[in-house]
Amino acid sequence: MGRPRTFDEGQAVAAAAELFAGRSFDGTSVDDLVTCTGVHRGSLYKTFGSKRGLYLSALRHHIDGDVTRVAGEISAAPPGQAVERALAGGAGLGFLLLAATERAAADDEVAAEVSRALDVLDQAFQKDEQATALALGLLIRSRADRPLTP
Amino acid sequence: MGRPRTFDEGQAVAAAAELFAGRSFDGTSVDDLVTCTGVHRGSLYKTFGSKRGLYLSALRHHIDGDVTRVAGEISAAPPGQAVERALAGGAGLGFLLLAATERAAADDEVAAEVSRALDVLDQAFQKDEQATALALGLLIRSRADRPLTP
DNA sequence: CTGGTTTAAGAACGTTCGTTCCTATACCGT
DNA sequence: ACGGTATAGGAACGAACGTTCTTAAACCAG
Repeated sequence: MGRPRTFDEGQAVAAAAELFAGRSFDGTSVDDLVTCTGVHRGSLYKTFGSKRGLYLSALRHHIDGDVTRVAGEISAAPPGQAVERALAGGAGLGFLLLAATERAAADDEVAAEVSRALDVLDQAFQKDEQATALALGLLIRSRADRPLTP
Repeated sequence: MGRPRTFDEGQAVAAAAELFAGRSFDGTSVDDLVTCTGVHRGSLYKTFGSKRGLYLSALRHHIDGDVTRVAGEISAAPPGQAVERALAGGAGLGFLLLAATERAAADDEVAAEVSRALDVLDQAFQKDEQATALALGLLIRSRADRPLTP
């Protein structure tokens, strides 16, 4: 059935998600993605169709993985400490943050995924949507290198 | 004294800030900036040095204008309603949000300005840094078209 | 009016972008 | 062993990018 792949699609998507967590969509080039995933350009386009296709795959992977995992930690936290738990694991939520602030407005499909991710977090916070917002805001602060002074 | 300018530098900076509030740095082209500011390419480079120079000028303008204004509204709000006030005027804080999430990590000077803006907001919230975080988080939600369901 | 200086206007620069194409290679079922 | 098929490996594409250069125009001081 043809020459076998030398890359794992899941690993490639995960590597792309890691890259997209640190830079904007337009700030991340296909060359960057080729280098960090190790997937050849042709194979990348064959598999994901476009840079945007890979971005969407990576975002979905991020939500189904990192975001869902953090949501689990939040749900398991004793009441009143959920936000702290979110922050502790929240270092892995950078991609969602970037997708929400930078890409959602320009891409409806991204906006839909962001909305889904926020649903997941809201559920974990028992529908306390302010808690989700607070967690995201604190995440921004930590990213901007201005963490809380406790 | 040479040929007179046909553009107002302050107006150009404000127009650039409006553009940068909606798209990432790399997602905003110099052509876009030339079109929206009405300033010729050559004059733009003569005045601001580079695209990044204009970005920094616009960010400082945003902080000294919009962010400071919102901070004033927060300070003037009755206790307990400060966050609501921040949200009401917060529609104009998109540039700060984008700078913090998308650009600060890649540009130290941007990070310094973001830090300054957070200081301004923290002061307005009487050093309640969680309130600043909550306001930013709620702003993300409203941007992602998922405002609170009150 | 003239010379000097600054901007307007736009062409042009080399580079990088996202994407496509071509060919060699490695596996499959028969 | 062989034909079919899917990938690896790069070269190549036109378009767009940020930036610079050149020339014409508009002002001021003398």
